[in-house]
Amino acid sequence: MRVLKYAILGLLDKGRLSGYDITSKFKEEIGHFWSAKHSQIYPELKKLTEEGFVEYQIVIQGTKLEKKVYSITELGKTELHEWMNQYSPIPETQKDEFMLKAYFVSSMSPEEAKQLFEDQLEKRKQTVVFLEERFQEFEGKEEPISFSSPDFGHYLVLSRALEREKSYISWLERMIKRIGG
Amino acid sequence: MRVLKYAILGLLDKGRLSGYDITSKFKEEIGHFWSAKHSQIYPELKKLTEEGFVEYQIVIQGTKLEKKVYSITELGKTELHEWMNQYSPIPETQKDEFMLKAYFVSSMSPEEAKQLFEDQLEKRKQTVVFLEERFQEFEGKEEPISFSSPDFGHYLVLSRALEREKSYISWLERMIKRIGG
DNA sequence: CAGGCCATGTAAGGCGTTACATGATTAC
DNA sequence: GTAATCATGTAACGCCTTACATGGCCTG
Repeated sequence: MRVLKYAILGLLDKGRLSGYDITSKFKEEIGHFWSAKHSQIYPELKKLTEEGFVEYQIVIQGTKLEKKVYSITELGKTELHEWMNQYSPIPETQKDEFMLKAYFVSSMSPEEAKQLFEDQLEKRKQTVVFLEERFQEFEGKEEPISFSSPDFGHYLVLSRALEREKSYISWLERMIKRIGG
Repeated sequence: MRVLKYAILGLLDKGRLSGYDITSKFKEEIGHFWSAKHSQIYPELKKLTEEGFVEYQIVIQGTKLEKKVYSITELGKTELHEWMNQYSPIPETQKDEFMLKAYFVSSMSPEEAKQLFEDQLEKRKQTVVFLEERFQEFEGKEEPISFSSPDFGHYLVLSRALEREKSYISWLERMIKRIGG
């Protein structure tokens, strides 16, 4: 599948980036849905260069520090576009360790179960606070953001991340009531 | 982390199972949130046996076929319980290839984007149809299912899977309107 | 001048999938 | 008898994380 390959191509299609920059991007909004460590990114960039999907220029930062600034090639753009237009099946499994514990809830007392669920609720609520702050950026506008905006992708991931958490919270709250405990 | 270890211990805590049975379980309801292939399960069972968390008896199926039926040991129960009561942080990244594409939507025409989103919507709707069928089992009852029911874990995963899909669908529908196309 | 950040790489090991390999049982 | 399912294992390979390793830059 090599999804990281396409993640990098997609990021470079938005603009020129170093390996370090790509690492940083995965700590920002897209990190809610895909990420990788620098130890995986640098070898992948090397491979993509060999394959001709990206190329780089060395830029000197300060007086000595060498930085490789990557850009996507025409070949890379074609490759990215092909992947973007290829509809893949929804994976049957979306791993969630908390839900695995939930499935085994009968091995716990109601008190323990309640605490487990309350902890998860608390953490999800904190995430929502953080996400809602970021989301402000898009809410204040007179004109709602449109497809043609360069920030539309950013809007999509933030709004989805928010909705995902809110749905989780609403479910947790209903289930906590059922547990009693 | 060794989550598969705990997944297997949790399943065996509900009852005696062969490696094949465990593989089957991961194709059923818990498979929405955790799964593994038999090629990963058999070595893990071997390791868990060596560690003393599980033990097995050989059962003859038919006249020749040897089956290893595993059960959890007291040591295994302690280990499981420890994991169940250990609250872990929510992983920052919950990988979703479709959302990665969504983030790169500006590399597409509105028509292409709309088709990508419509395809995703269609697939998620099909999942909901399937999940709702399974969920019938719990809806018809006079008494709503309670924590003490042995099926409560089953109920939790099904209701969460359903809600997760419904939330995704509602978001997709709103975003499709925004795309226009 | 020190601490945090920028910047790039490699190595070891665990996790996970696909493929290879084999054979028995059951239901039609 | 034959196809689907039951049943268990190993091998190869790719993905991913943690740790090892190094050094420059910038701000206070």
